[in-house]
Amino acid sequence: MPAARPSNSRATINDVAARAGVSRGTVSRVLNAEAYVSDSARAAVEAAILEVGYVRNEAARGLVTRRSQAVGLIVHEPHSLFLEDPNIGSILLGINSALSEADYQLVSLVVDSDRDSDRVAGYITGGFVDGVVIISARAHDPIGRAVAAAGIPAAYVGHPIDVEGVPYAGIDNYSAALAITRRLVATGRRRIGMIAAGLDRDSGQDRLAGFTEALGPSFRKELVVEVPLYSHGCGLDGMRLLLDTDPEIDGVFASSDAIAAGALDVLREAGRSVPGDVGVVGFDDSAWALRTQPPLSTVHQPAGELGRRAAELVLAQLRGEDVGLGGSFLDTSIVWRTSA
Amino acid sequence: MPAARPSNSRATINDVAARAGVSRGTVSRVLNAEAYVSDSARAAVEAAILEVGYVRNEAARGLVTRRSQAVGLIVHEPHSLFLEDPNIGSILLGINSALSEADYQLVSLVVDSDRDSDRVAGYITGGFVDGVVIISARAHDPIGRAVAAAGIPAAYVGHPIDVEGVPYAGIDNYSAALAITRRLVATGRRRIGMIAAGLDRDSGQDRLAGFTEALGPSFRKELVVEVPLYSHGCGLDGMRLLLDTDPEIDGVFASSDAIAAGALDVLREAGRSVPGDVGVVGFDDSAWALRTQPPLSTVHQPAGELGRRAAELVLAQLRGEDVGLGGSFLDTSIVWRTSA
DNA sequence: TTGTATGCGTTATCAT
DNA sequence: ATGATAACGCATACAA
Repeated sequence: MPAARPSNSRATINDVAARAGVSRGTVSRVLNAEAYVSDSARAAVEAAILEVGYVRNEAARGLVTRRSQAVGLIVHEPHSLFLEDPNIGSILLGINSALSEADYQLVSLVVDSDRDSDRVAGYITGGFVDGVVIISARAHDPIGRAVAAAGIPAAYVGHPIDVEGVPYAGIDNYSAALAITRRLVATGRRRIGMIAAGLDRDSGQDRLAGFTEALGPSFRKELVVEVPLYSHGCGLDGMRLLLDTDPEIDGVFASSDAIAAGALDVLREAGRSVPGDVGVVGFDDSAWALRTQPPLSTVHQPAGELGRRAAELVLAQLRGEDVGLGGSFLDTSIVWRTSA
Repeated sequence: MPAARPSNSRATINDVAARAGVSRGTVSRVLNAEAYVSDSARAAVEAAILEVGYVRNEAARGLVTRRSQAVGLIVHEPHSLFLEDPNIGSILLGINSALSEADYQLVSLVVDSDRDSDRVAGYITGGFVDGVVIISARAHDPIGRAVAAAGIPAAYVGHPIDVEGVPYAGIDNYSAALAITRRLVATGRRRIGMIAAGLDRDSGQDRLAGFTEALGPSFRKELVVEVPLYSHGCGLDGMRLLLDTDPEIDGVFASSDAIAAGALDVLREAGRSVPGDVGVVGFDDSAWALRTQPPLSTVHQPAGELGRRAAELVLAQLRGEDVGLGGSFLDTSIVWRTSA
C-alpha cells in the first residue's frame, strides 16, 4: 500500500502518476488530451484519477501556461447600478455568453469602496485574469490606471468619461435621442421638455444634444431639467419641476425609462392624461417600459449585445488582434407603445 | 546596464532583486512587511520596485501559500434572478462588504448554461477560491456536488431544496407570513386570498403554511392560487384568477412585492380601490414596494444582512471554526404602508 | 510512446 | 539581517 496523502490535502498529478505506475509527464498528456499516449497508459491514468479523486489545480496550471482562461468584469458604483439600472443583468449575461463560447470564465468584481478598489486592482494585475471588461465609469480611477499600466487587454461598456484611447462598445446616443424626439414632435407636441440625467458623461450630453437638435428653433432651454440619477425618484422630481415651469407642457423626453416612470406617476397625480394631455418617451426599453401605465414608448438599447461586443473586443485582443481604439457602436431602435 | 526584461513580460521578484542588489528572499520580506530587514535594504528594494514597475503575481503566491484570499459567489438562473429579483443586488453587496472587511476578494460567477456549470465547477475546484457562497438553488447540481466532494468551505443564501447538511443564512418565512397575514385579518378583511409562488422550495411552502395558520378556520383553499415565478407578470395572472374565483375578495397576500405590484395593476383595472375595497400585502420590501400605487405594506427582508451572514459562515470555516449545519436565521419585520 | 529535467513566480526553511 | 535552496502543482522541451 502506497503512502496515502494526508486527508486534508488534495491529490496531485504525482499521486495519480504513482497510482497508475507512470510518470507525471504521461499523466499530464492524458489530462491535456495530447497525442502519443498508449491506450494502456491512458486507461491506467484515467482509473487512477478516479481512485485518488484528482482534480486539476487550474491556478498552478496558469502559472506555467501564463493564462488563466478568465476575464474579469469590473462593476463600479454598484449601489446605483444594481439597484437602479435594469440593463446591468442583460449586459452581464451578454458578456458571459460571449466568453463562455470561447471557453473563458467570467469573474465579476464589484467595487463598492476605496478598499475594494485597491484589492480589485491587485486581483486584476495579480495574474488571475487575462483581460477585463469595465462597465462605464471613469478610466482614470485606480483600477483603470492599473489595467493600463499593466497592459492588460481591456474594453469598456459605454464610453469612459475621461479618456479617449480605449476600446469600448456603445450606442449612438445622439442619433437615438434625435430620432425619438422627432417622433414626439411628429405627433403634434409643441411644448416639449426633457428630464436629463448623466450630464457628466457623454452619453447624457449626447442625448441632450440630440433632443436639442430635434426641436430646432422651438427648443426652450427652461424646459430642460437636470437630475442627478437615472432613477424613478429623479423622474418624480424632474416632472414636478417641469410642471411648475410650464403647466401647459405636452411632451416629455426622459433620459431613462425609470425617469419616465416617475414622470408618469407625477402626471397622473396632477390629473394629466397620458398620452392625451402629455406624450412621454423614455430611453433603454428596460423592464420598466412594460410595467408603466400606459406602456412606454422608448429607445430600445441592445444591452445584451453591448456586453457581448465588449467581451469580443477583449477576446480579440487575447487572440493578438488589433481592435483599434474608440467606440464600437450598436444600433438602437424605437419601440412605440402608447405613452406617446 | 543589466539585461532588460523583454518588454512584453512583466517584472518579477528576480528583476527587483537584481536591480536592488539583494536576494529574492529579501525582496519577499520587504513585500510582506516582515521584520529583520535593514533600512538600507528596504529602501533599495522599494526603489527597485518602482524602477522596474513590479507588481506581485498573486496567483503564483497563492500556489505556495495555498490560499487565494478569494471567495466565489455562485449565481444560478440569472435570467429570473437578475431580471426579476430586486434583492440580489443587496445580497451581493452584503457579501462583498463582509468579505472586504476580512480582506477577501469576492468573485461572482454566473451559471447560465450547462457549459457554464462545468466550467464554474472547474474554476471553483481549481484553486482560484478558498470558499464559496451559493445563492439558493439546489445543492445536488454539478457545482454543489463538486464543492461538497472537494470539501470547499461553503454556505448558501436561502435553503437549498434538496439537501439538509449545509450551512445557510435565511429568514423564518413561516413566522413572517403568519405575522403579516394576521395584521391583514386584524384590519377587518374576511375573504383573504394568496398568490403563492416558489412552492417547489421550502421558502414558498413556509409562506403558504404561515398564511394558512393565520387564517385558521376561515382559510379557503380555493383562494390560494399558485404561480410559477415571483414576477410582476405572475401577479397579473394570479390576481385575475382570484377575482374570477371570488369577486368579493377583500384581502390578498402576495408571495413577493413584484407579484403584489401585478395584483395592484389588475385591481385598478377592475375598478377596485386599494385599500378601500381590497387590502394587499407583499413580501420582500424591495424597491417595488415604494413604487406601487398605493405604496405596499410588506415583510421587510434583510437582504444585505443575509448576504453578510452567509459570507461570515464561509469566513468562519476559513478560520477553522465549526459553524454547524442548518440555517442561521435573521429577523424580518413588517413595514405597514397604505396598501393594507 | 514515455520518462526526466527544468521553470513558471512566489514563499519558506534553512544556513550563515 | 541576509542569501541559498527547496518546494507549491503543473506543463513542456528534450532525451531515451
